[in-house]
Amino acid sequence: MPEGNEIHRWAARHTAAFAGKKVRVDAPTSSRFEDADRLDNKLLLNVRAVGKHLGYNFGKDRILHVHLGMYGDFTEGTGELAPEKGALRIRLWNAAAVKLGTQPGESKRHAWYSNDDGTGHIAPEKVAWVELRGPTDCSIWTEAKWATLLERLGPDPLNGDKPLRFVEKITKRKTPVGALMMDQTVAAGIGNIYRAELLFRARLSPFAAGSTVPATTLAAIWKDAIPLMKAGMVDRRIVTTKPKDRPTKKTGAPLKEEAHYVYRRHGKPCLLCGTTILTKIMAGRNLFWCPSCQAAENAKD
DNA sequence: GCCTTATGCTCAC
DNA sequence: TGAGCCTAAGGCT
Repeated sequence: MPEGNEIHRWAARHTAAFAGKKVRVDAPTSSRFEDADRLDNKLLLNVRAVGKHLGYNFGKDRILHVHLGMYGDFTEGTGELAPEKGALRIRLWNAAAVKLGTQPGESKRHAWYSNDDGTGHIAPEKVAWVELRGPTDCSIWTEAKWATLLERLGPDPLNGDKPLRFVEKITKRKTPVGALMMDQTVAAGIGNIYRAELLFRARLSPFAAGSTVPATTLAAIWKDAIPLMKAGMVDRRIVTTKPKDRPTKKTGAPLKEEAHYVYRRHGKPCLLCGTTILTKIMAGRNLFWCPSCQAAENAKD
């Protein structure tokens, strides 16, 4: 269940593991991915990421497009290939690093990040195989189709894009800013956690019409998003609270219950003012906000 | 075990 | 606006 931070993280790891190498690709015949043969044993040139989309570039107008959707995820490992356990699993592996025909390896989901101390972490260049399950899309795209995607998506904080288009797209609309933040044509890669947390950190009401939000506030949100999302790439964990705002004042990796200001904290007191955090569906997803810190009147013209 | 929920998105109405 | 996609985890009983 990824936002842009995880997608870019996978792109970086899979680049380190597979780019410039001959990659084996397979998928069960029962899966929806029929084209594994077109990529199997081909040289992977590079891996792209934009917003929540991944593109594995095999050259010759063959880009394996992966979108994880709500449920998709990767498992990764070293050495022996994990056994297939379901119909929809698609596997990529380094032709040179993985020996087949040995005892099946054990697929330990997320073994490399199971503890905050990094126990079990696999250095990206040591990854020999990845297994993909449950993606919304896994299909071979042409460069033209990828270009269409880039045209549609808004700027991506993790791709060095400037905030100008983000600011313009929001200030032109009367739609609540909390809904616009989820729109991938406004900003690519921001999802439900970052929406809630970025708005809180800016003390901005999610209900403020886009046109009423000062450009300086939006530019500040963009500037805030970049390091926050980069941090989420490192440890695959979204942390948005500042140590001084945590009840324990703990620095470094925070407790689970003090990693966010508002996301999934409805019914609990605001970490800053004690007001009860509220929730409501906006843009089809559960929005969380502090009605006091993010009062509508905070949004100035 | 069962039920709910989830960092996403598309399509039909 | 709601259903559907599809998978796993967590909180219950």
